[in-house]
Amino acid sequence: MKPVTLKQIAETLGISVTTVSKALKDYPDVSKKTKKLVRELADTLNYKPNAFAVNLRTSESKTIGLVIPEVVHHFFSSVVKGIISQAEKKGYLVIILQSSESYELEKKQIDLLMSQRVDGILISIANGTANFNHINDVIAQDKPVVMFDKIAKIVNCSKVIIDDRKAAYIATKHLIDKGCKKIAHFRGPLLPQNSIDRFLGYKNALEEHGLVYNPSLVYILEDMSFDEGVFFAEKLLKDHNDVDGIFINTDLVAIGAINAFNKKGIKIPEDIAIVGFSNWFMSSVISPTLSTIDQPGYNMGKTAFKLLYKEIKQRKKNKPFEYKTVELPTDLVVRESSNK
Amino acid sequence: MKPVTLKQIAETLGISVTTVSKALKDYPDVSKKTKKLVRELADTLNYKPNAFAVNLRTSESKTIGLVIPEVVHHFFSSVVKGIISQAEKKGYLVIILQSSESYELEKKQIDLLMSQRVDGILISIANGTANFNHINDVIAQDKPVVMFDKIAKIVNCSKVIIDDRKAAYIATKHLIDKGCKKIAHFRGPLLPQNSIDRFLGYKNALEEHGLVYNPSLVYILEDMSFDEGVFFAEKLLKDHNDVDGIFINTDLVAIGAINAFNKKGIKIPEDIAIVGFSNWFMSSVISPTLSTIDQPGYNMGKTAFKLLYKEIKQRKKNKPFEYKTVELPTDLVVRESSNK
DNA sequence: CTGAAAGCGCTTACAG
DNA sequence: CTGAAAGCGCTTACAG
Repeated sequence: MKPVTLKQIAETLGISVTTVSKALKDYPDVSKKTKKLVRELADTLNYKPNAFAVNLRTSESKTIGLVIPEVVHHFFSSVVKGIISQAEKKGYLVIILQSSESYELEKKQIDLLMSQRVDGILISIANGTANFNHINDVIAQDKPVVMFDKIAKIVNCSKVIIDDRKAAYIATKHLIDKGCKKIAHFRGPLLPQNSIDRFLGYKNALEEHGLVYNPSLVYILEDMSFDEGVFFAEKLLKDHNDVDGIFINTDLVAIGAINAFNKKGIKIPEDIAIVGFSNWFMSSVISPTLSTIDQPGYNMGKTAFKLLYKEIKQRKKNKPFEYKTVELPTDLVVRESSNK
Repeated sequence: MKPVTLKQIAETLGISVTTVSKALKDYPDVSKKTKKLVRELADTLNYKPNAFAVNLRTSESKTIGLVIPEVVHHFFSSVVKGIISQAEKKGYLVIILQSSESYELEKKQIDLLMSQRVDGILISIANGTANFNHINDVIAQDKPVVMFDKIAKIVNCSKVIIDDRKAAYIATKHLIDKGCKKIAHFRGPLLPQNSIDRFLGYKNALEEHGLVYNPSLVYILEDMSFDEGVFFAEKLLKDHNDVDGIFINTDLVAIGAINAFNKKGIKIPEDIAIVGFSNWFMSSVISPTLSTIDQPGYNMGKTAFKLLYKEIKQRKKNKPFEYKTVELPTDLVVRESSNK
């Protein structure tokens, strides 16, 4: 059963394809009578325009691409939800690709999206990405790009971010306010901007509150997993058994650390207070519950799509367009792990 | 900067579009010399075929649609990951849409995908879906459909499932083996096949092991959330304070119940033993850790895509095709919540 | 080995 | 108010 075409409708009604097309698109220069006839027949035949032909004519696919480091991830899945809910409202579909934190894969995914001629790309960059030519190439081809969360300052495009440095500062200051004197930090890899910024916020908070910044208290993690949390928590106990607080880059790692401490009989928050980052759902149900920085994933997804949509529209009309960087607010959520 | 076309390459080299097209596709009837010239120029110009034109000619989009009830969900995001990893290998892109457990939305999403002319659809149906015309319509248009996890037995297409009934039976029998005498069940809504099957497995296990099946011990949940877990755990305590085991349809709900019991000072597993379903990551890190049925999300996604891919290929070649139902194995994972 | 031509199904500037 | 025609960028059957 082949799909119905404009031609078939035109032949059935004995009118031209042009008129059928115009009638369905409600052009003002088609008589009401003709419009009615065309629409009724289109309805009964369940006519759906052939997207391929429409795309080819209009050079628009009404599809956007999304590249994220990891799909099975509370924060990113919240972002995905925000994006697709907003995209649907505007009639856009979303193709999702995963970079697995690899630069090579990220490059490949973007290539795939460009070949598919998506109308724009949303991206949160991989930890492994240090070179941004692949993204600049997309921008150079006048294809709208919006970066979110894991961005590159050096790339010239719209962005949606949080103030990682400030949020990390607040998290660390909270530990200081609770009386912690020797605070460690589990940070992310060296490249990503947000792990740099969170580290700087931590360092600043220490220095501004009379605590010594001690590099040996900063642990650099690779894949930000639960297992790494366990591993570095145990290592920290060996290295510095007098630490009384930790600010951890990501909730999942913090949850690993909590597990390790629970097993070793370390009391949280009495012996060691902990603050995580991101506010994964899990953090509110583990024991003890984890204090953390709430990061608005859903809202970030919505905002990123809106920026992209605006750019697509403006460019289509050849109107002037300015890149914007939207900063979303974060919140310190105090729970048991730091509430002493 | 407009993308390069075959025509431009042809004009630059002073040959025909036909030959350029054939050269790039490695047709045997083009001379090696011409092929080399064409390829080199295509490379330097970074030629990418216009997907819209290719789609229109070949009636293929190399894109598939995926409809799931919920994106922010450990099980479904694992499935998504399995699907996109497999799809990428075969050169397919995946458009993801969320039904939010609503029949109306699910219908709309499928419509969107059909309008976009995807090459096939993967779907896990919404709790609210009782009528399957929207899916049968897709199948009637010769568009491949594969259902996974939340399937409809009545729909004639390929499926990827687990044996929910057997898994639930094993979970319940495990509680019986541990000495539980009065076992409650938190089940899902009435429509979905898997909540029916899990209930039947529970009931069977009781009956085959000399325990009385008591309908008042079965609670019907709506949205399978953490909050519902809390609510029904508290209700259960009021209704039946002598219950000593619960088999719960989904881990997230079980985690809510554990939280409620922890707060009330009920000891798990001593007072009440609990087994969940799905093996969310969270279940291994809460306290007590949750016994559960491991449900292979990633593998389910991979398998579903493979079935879809095969069907797409076979149909394209007009070769005979048979619907298959693949059943994936599950595992009982015993943890603290039932280990007495 | 090469190329002219038709056609996929639309949209839209233009003529009447 | 209606329609003939061009064209989006490919692919492929066919002719030479």
